[in-house]
Amino acid sequence: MSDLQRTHTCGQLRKEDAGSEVTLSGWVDTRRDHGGVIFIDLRDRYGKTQIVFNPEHNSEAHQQASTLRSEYVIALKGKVTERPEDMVNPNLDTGEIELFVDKLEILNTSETTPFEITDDTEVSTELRLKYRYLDLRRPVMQKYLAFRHKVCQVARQYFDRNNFIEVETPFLTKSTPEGARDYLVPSRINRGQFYALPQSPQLFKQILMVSGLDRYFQIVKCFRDEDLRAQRQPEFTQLDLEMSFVREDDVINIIEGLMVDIFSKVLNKEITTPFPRLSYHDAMKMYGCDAPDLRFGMTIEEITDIAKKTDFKVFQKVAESGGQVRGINATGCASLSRKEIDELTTFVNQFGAKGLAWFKVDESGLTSQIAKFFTAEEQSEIKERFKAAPGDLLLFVADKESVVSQSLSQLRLNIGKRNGLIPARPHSGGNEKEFNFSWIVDFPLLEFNEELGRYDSLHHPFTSPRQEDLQILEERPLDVRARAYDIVLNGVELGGGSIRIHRPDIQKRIFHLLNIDDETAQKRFGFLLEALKYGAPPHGGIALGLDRMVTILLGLDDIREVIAFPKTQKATCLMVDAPSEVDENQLKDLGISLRKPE
RNA sequence: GGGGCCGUAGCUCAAUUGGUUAGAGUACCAGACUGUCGAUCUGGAUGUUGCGGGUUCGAGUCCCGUCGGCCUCGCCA
Repeated sequence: MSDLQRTHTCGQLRKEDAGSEVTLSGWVDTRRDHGGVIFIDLRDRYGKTQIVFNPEHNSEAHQQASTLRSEYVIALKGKVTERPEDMVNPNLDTGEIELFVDKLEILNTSETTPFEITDDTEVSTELRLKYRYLDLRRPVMQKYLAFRHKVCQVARQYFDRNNFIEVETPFLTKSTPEGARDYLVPSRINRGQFYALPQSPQLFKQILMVSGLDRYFQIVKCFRDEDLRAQRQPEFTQLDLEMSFVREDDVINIIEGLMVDIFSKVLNKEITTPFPRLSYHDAMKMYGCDAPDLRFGMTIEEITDIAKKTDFKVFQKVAESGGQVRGINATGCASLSRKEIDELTTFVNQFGAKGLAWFKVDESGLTSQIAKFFTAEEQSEIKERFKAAPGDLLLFVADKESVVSQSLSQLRLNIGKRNGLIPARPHSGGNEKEFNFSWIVDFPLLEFNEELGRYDSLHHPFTSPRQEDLQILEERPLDVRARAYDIVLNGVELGGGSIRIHRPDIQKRIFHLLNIDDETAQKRFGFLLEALKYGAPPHGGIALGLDRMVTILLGLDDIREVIAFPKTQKATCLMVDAPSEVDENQLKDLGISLRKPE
């Protein structure tokens, strides 16, 4: 190890330290060689300090300094000196001082890095992930990781204050084929058998309630073997909790309190509670999705009734065959060109919409290629319904409900961005961040899976139906409401939870509805059904996507920015090159032989 | 599994309808320079145009395949 042991960090020294002898260590950030005097910005996690090598101060150090290059790791001892007033750098916390070097030690050299270690360079994701250790050297990345750490610390303290106990649950556990695809781990000791990595600790936390833990939380990795998105990684972190003897409001209150705490302690911001609540039904009706962005209006309106009366065949046919016609008012968008509207049409095509009908609103009424199919009354009825004013553009999708909802929900966001209704990201020069929380409640318990011709849980099979809906469980299952709730932030589902079923008879009825027979239920969830027999308390909980939450709080849009070592879209790690092939011997131990792809 | 965008110097990108020796900025290297902080000035080096095949007199450019990255639909109880 070096003779020089640091006494301060690179973000620490101030005017008051002038005159003292200090030792600093860190990376060479930039080098400015004036021949006579050489300046180095020395960087570590805490900041940067300007280092001065002046031949008149110490010629030996100055000579050594000419060999320094970017990312060399050095230690140096010297004298803190106050900078003359006109040489202060206001962009640096340490900008009022600089360090005149007496002794320099090069702890390590560095090859030229594949990209520059600065906050503002644009480098491909591929390179950043391959050289993640260099990427993480960028101050902004360290800021993100520290921010995430702080969120976790605040959460831990909050839960501790509120009597929650952090309990670790197993990673090597049991496959549950419902839901997402499992990551499987072969067992060597039990040949031919597999563990699964948990998609969430759902059943364990319920079991902990049966155990009487009363309040559990965990910040825990979960694994889902599904295709990736900017908002979705195969391994991600949940802030998971479960509580006994609670109703919906108790869980909601705990989470609102947590959010208040995080905002005040991490962002130094006040937020007001309670968060508004919106029923699933209303969310779908007004926004076309169950995680609406409530930072702006532009709600969806339905005109199926008008559509039925018109001479416009497309509308008519859809309206009469059980579909619906709904639309949004893209306020002020009448100026969009034909080409731009065509682009919007292509945009909704990807959600299954066959087309996009539109009207431009002007002083005289509605104009478009299809306006002639609508009588004056129908036109004014439509105008009325959308409170349309001259300059507006009305956009319609006619199809089955799911297609209409999804298309319009996405179209609404698209127009919202176009019209500047969604605030710009702060790092892209935007202004104050806006955070809009809401709860979506009154979810249906089940949905009908057309593909498989059966009912699926909307949430998961352990969600409790409402007590008063139990009597119609078998007769009108789609009308049964769940005791579930989702928390939404700026149009992103942050998390969801529910009051669980705590009685084995009801749990069995749900399994039956889901077409899971006794034998299968026993095989997969027998331990839960068994546990529920022994005095399981009423309980409920929630899980929040930590990666998503941190991403949004930082005003970013890619969760990879807040994950130290994320995967690519093909679920690989470019840095360690995982997944990879394994030795034949390892497979032999596991009793596995690979089937060659055809 | 489907659709789309992309791959050119270490990095970020350019290169007319297919046309001669593939350029710029930056980084890098060398020299100059005692107050810079995106240092400056002068000079220099840098390419299997992801890979394989095809079309063509001629391919960075067109076609097929393949690998990789990104976005997206499906999927994600």
